[in-house]
Amino acid sequence: MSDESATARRRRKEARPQELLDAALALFVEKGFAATRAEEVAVRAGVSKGTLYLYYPSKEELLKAVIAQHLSTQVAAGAEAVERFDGSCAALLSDLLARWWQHVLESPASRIFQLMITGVRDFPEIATYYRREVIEPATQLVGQVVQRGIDRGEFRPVDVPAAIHSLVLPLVMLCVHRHSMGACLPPDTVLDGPAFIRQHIALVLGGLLRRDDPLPA
Amino acid sequence: MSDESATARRRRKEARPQELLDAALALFVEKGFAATRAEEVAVRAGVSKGTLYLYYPSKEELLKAVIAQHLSTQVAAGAEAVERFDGSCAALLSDLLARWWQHVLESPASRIFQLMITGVRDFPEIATYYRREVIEPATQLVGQVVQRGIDRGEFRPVDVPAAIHSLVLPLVMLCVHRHSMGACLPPDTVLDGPAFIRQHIALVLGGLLRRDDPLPA
Amino acid sequence: MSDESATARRRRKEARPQELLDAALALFVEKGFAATRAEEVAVRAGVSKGTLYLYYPSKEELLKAVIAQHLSTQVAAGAEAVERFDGSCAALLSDLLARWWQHVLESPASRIFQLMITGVRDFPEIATYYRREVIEPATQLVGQVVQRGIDRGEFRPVDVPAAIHSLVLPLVMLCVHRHSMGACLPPDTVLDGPAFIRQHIALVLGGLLRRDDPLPA
Amino acid sequence: MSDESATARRRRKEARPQELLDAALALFVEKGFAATRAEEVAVRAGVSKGTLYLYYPSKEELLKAVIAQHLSTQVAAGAEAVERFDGSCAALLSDLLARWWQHVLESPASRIFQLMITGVRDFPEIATYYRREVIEPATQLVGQVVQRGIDRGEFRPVDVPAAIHSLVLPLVMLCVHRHSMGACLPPDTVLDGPAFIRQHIALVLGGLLRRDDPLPA
DNA sequence: AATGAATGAGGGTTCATTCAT
DNA sequence: AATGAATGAACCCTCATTCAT
Repeated sequence: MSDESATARRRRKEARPQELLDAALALFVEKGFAATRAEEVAVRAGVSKGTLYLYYPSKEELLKAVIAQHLSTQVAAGAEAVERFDGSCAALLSDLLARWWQHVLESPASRIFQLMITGVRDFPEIATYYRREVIEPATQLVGQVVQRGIDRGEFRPVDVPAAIHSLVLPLVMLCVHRHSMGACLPPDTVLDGPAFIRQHIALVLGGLLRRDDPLPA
Repeated sequence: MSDESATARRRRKEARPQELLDAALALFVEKGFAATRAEEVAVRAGVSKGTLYLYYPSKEELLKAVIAQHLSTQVAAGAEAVERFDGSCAALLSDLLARWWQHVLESPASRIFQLMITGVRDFPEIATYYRREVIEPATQLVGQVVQRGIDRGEFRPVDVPAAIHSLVLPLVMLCVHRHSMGACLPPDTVLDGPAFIRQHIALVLGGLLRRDDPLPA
Repeated sequence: MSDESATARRRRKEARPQELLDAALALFVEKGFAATRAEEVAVRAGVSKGTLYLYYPSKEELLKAVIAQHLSTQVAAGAEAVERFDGSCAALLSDLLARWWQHVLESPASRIFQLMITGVRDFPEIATYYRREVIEPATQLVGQVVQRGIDRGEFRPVDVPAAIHSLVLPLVMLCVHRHSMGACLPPDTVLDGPAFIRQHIALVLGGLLRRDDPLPA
Repeated sequence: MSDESATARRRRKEARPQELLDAALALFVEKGFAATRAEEVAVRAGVSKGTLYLYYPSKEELLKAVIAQHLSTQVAAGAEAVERFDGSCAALLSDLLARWWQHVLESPASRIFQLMITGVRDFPEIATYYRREVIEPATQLVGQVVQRGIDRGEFRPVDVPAAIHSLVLPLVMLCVHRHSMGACLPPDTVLDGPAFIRQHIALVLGGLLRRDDPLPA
């Protein structure tokens, strides 16, 4: 009996950090960082205010942990997809970006982007982390496909870094916009995410492909 | 003599709002809205805390005024340029976007974009204002040129709203990025603004133009 | 011409204090002392904030002046009435109190009582003034009539000061109540002033008169 | 041991609201509501500013709680006395009022009346509360005894509501006066409370009793 | 490990009063 | 005498963090 409760307790203890992160994510996403009070996070996680500080030394650290967790997981999947894919680079790029962003847009990660952008200035370590864990791998991934397309003669010999940004930034901005300005607009005026993603990719691919090649379906 | 003084005084009074806006802009740009104390703004403008409240009824209204001033002026110039221009739509679009964003990027307006996006959620009126005064006119302007290009057979019959976003969002994001993540990166790793602007426009124009037309210089 | 305007100006200057007192009275009556801003008084009097301070050195002094003016005038009339009257003491008392309080209740003086009671603690000089100018003369007047009634065998030999208070305090309280609690009640639940005054006087006179005398009409 | 401490702590927590109310009462009584700073109340209660706000959400709510506590308890006792009493209505009324007001006059409740009257305009909810919890029950109680006296032929058929006011308002006013004007007068000139209460009651009872009945002792 | 009562620094805002013009 | 722009002291309240239990 005391064994069982000791185990249960240990399990609970081990689960605590994750429960707190989940609570924090939910509240940060809903109300923003500044407007979320430390106690609210604790209550949502089913513990007391003091306990929160047992696991995270400050509200800032909590934000950093939330961001870290949610952005780290996003990149690996993409890398794998690139590995496996054997069609045209245009199709790969299209697939890669569409899948990824559709997913991000539907998940809390999209608000996390916005929180990042809202908050990094105050927490420069986050920027470093984010750069290393997210921006660089993702940039490299997309750059790799673009470069491969150029090498194969599929794409025109464009400036690769600029192409990456032209491809990716509107999608980032779509996320950010949705959670800042978009949150203040009547719902029907907000950009249709999936449609925009498709059209955007098509348009930029149009600029990327050699002029005499056909556009991919 | 008393006339002279009275005049000087009136001039001072008339200059106050602008002096306060300038001080606020500088501090908001430097430290962000939340981290800037009302009194700091006043001191920077060379007046006392009370005087600030003589001209702006709250810190929030001050932010709104800063935003209003810096964003409102940006749109008119563009409209005029479109009016005057008589070359190809591609050249017009290219010129329009390049000029505008190069200018924005060099001015505090770029940080203002970022403040907007950071802060609108807390001040929904700003969103309304911004939408009416900036987004809608600018969107319409770009849309008009894209549509004209399609009508003239210069551009492919793309989805106009999506094209607008593909053209503009990366430029918005460039601004935002520079003042959030970019502010935390070593200077040499930050995207070269003017170069990116040119390349981005070229790339998207490539997707916009009929495939059998030559790209503009 | 310059003569005329000099005269007009002097007239205006002489009228200023009264104009300011009137404005202050109106606002204090309407909003209370604390809630009335110095500038409001000035504006209502048609002058600037600075001018107010030219005539009264502080907001407190202004209140004192308002109270002084409005309470001083109330007593003289009563004294005269007592002088002239030649009927029964009961009739005199009844007439005196009814007339006076009906008048007070309809005038701003009733709110001034309430302001006094609300505010004296903060301005002890007012208490002294009020006591000397209002309470003592009025008390003496009523006491004189009661004593005369006792001397003439019209009233029972009651304790005079207590009788004075029993007669007068409910009427004071009526005023005070009307402007404190009464201001928060639905209008139809507020005590009917004139009726209460009559009934109250009748009731207390009933206690004052010798038991074998008839009540006055 | 830890049990003991926990208990002590809980006791302390449970005692806090009362300690704060006592501190607030003392200070409000001494300096008035507006002149008392929230922090002073906290310090007087031996806690920090923040702790005050842990128990009462605003200074205004604190005042309301003080008023509520001190006025609510006053009425029940009276009702009981009426229930038990079996002598004449005159004696009951006399006993009821004398006991009650003597008590009130000696307790902080008397200043609370004055605070009410000073402050209700700013806090209309207090008026509602006060009316429901104090005025109406007390009015009804006194009215009931007066009516019973009339029904039994002990009293003359007077207007009951007016009689209630004639009986009660001087006593209310006595309280109010003591803490406003009275606080500014030399102590020896202040009305002798208990004596006035007795004489006032005797006088008004004299007006209430049938003219051919003897006055109660 | 967990609690939750207590803390107190911090900042926005108001407004009576002053004083240069 | 009159103005009204400027001042700055005063005060309420919030909330991240601590620590005794």
